Amino acid sequence: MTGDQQGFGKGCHLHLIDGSAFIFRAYHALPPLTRKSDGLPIGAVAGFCNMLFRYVEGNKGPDAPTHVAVIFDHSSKTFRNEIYPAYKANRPELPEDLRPQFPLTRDATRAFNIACIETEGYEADDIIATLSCKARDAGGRVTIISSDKDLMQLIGDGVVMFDAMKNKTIDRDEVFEKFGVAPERVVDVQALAGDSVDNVPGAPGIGIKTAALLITEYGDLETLLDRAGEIKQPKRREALVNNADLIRVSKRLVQLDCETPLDFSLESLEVLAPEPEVLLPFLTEMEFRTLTKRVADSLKVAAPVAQAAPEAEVAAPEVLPFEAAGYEAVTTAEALAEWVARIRARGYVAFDTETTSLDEMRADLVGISLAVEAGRACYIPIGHRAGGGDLFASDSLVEGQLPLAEVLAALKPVLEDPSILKIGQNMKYDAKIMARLGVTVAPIDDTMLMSYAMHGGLHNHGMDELSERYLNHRPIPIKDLIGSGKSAVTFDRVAVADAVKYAAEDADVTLRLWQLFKPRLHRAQVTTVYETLERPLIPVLAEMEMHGIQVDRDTLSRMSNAFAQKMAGLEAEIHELAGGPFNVGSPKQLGEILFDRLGVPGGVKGKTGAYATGADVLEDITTLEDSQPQGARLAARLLDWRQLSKLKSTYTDALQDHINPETGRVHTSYSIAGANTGRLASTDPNLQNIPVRSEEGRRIREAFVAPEGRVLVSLDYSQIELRILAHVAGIPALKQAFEQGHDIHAMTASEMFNVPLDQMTPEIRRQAKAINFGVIYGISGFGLARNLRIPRGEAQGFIDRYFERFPGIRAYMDDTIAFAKAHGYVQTLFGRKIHTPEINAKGPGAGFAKRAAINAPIQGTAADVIRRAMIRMPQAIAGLDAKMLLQVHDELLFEVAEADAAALTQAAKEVMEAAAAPAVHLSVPLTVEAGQGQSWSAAH
DNA sequence: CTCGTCACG
DNA sequence: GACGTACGTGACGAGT
Repeated sequence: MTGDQQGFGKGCHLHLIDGSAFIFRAYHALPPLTRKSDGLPIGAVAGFCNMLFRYVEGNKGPDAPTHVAVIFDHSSKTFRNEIYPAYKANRPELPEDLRPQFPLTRDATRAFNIACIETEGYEADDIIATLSCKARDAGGRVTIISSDKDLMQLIGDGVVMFDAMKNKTIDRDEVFEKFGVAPERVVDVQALAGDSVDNVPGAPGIGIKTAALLITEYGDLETLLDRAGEIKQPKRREALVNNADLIRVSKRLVQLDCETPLDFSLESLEVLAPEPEVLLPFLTEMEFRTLTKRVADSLKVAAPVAQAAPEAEVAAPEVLPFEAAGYEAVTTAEALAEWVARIRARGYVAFDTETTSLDEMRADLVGISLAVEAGRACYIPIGHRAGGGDLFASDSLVEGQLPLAEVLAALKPVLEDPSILKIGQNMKYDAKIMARLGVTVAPIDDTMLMSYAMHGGLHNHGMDELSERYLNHRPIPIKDLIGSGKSAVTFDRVAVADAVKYAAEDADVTLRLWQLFKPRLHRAQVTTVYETLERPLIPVLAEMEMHGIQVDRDTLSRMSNAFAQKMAGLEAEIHELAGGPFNVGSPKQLGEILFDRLGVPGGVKGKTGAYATGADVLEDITTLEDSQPQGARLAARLLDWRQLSKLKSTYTDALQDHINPETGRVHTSYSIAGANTGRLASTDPNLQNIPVRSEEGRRIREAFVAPEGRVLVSLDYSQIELRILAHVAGIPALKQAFEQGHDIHAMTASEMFNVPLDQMTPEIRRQAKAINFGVIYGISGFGLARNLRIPRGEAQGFIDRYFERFPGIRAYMDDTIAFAKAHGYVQTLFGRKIHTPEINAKGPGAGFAKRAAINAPIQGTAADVIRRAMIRMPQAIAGLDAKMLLQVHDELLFEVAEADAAALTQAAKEVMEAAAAPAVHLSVPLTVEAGQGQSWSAAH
């Protein structure tokens, strides 16, 4: 549109891309990829190229830019360091695998035929500022592609920002929302508020909110500083009066330079189409196969043939397209025999089942899909039934399917053959389905768990997500076949032709993921984790889940009725107190009644505009007996009602529905790859959160029972996370206390408060206990204060004293955060990696990430320990009439014949206490406490 | 389908 | 008195 235009001027639209932001985002969004041929770190370059390509593709419309440039930081030393040496001084070191990628991102930019700009001694932000001023003055429009708040000062007439991550334009309104002032005054606010990330000092105690207030009141920074003496609040006044010079320096630090020298003209930034003969060779050299192909498609030229990679087989899945033509239905004995032969010849097979339910204990097999090479897969329909719900929908099987017995007879030898590897995505599911048909699937690999071992913390590990991420392919959604919500049908009602496309594709995707992941496991150094902590858990958990636990329906039912009665009474009382009926279960209605109608003070509205009415809020209200007797009583009744409501709806009612009609027992399902830290998660139902803390709730455990002649045995690790903390942080006093079997919380209290153990009070011990737990969670003064309901300053004092007394804890925390910042992950003692992609983010996200990073190695190591115990357990108790039923993070629950109870307790205890060895030698002992009884309540 | 709430370690 | 804050989960009912 500007081909006939000579200079840069009216009608032109300049895009300025913040290159560094692209690089860092790319680096943290992707796993640490390396170039296959020589191991060169390439992840950031790959992400950068993908982003540039997406940018180019996305900017072809009517509002396309006429000019564009990517701007980079040249070096970390700039004129700002002369003004203030500490500027950006506390920036963490660059990850070592990132720096060598910087020159490649410049090459990539040029390869896309986009101007690539950097200037010695200036930050990218200054060049962006200079260019955008020039372009605007010339009458053009400017879009800055970045979300960096430091650039927001440039926004104004003709200049906007665009946050490519959120796909959102940032204009004056957004700036006002963020800084409370117009873009012209942003530097004034930043100068006052400072910036801890860039080490801009600002005025102590003044944040953005206060700064915006002051600037709005006084007009601008200079006026404010001149008249600072008039400020009423003494702290603010002093902060400004005493730091005027520092604030002026801060302003020079945040003020972008619009006069950086440029050795090129705006015209030279004209948008040019990428030249295939430049771009494609670059991408090929980087060995970005998928991107090369996509770019070639977009440029409508043939993709260059990649250099023969040493691992040609691994390269295959990324190149082959997904096509239904490669998928077939197997409906004859001959075809099935052929597939069996193919599997035997290959030595491995991707395997997937289709069933009528997500609940493996109720699901019926509908079909099986297999794949032995990328792009070629089959589906064996077995249990498809006629009709989609019409009047004549019969239960009769669709014609032309092989009988189940025949399919099993042909496949069982393969599925059980120790020389043939069976590959699945979430194999526990398929293994359970097959186990119920008498087939033990082994040996196995599981792509979900491979991904979990490599990418834990980066993303989830469901097949659709993995396929999109790593194969650039979006599989057919199951919704397309069975619908969703109320109108959903079961898979057996899906037409065979449709099922073939869907199911064969799943096996195909699984196989390709495996081909991709298998060699990467090793490079990511998580093979041991996968092979010792993930994969062997599959049969162990499958066994536990299938066995289930006996739950007494009558007990639950009686409790439900009792709860219902009590709730009805409370409800009447609550309505009386409220002055009318309302939905007691609605936090919204409750908040309005408490704070608006009854006038209880202190109502706080959350971001959705509703009052917070959580238990802590209601508890505070119950103490207002003098000023708000009605509100206090209402809050007290409500707390009681809520407790009963929770117990009834989530436990006594819902658990009854989970009793399997065939087995009469409750079968949970554990997700191995659900929790980031390595913990298991229990679903449908969740048996890891059965009440125990309150007396009323604990009675629910009376319904979990052992059958006649058997007992439940519960074994739980004592203080396992604190012991691990004592080990990893190397705290002699804690270790000694554990070795001598002392009360760890009392010991901590004694050390901290200088109280002899024999004079310990429960209150002091309680505080020390809260601090001990706080440390594991990445303690903060605020959090501890809220937990203990003490003033913040006091809580901070506790923490300071704790760190003073146990300096190793501080060091552990600092080291862990530094490690996470440098590597993007933290590790358990057993080598499990937990990625922390947010750790280098700005804003409040970083705080979360830091605390999670501190907690993850501790919680994760404990999770690894009990996993190891569980994996060894079947062997250890093989001779006993005993079954492991449940895991609750630090507890294992067994059902055992009365005669074997003592032997089981001893054997299982030994396994648990020795579970860390030999891989890790803990410098603290692990101890296990045991209990037994007819019910879980009695065993605990 | 998201939010607030609350059950567990 | 910058922000918002203990870590990790799953299930429920209400309200959009």
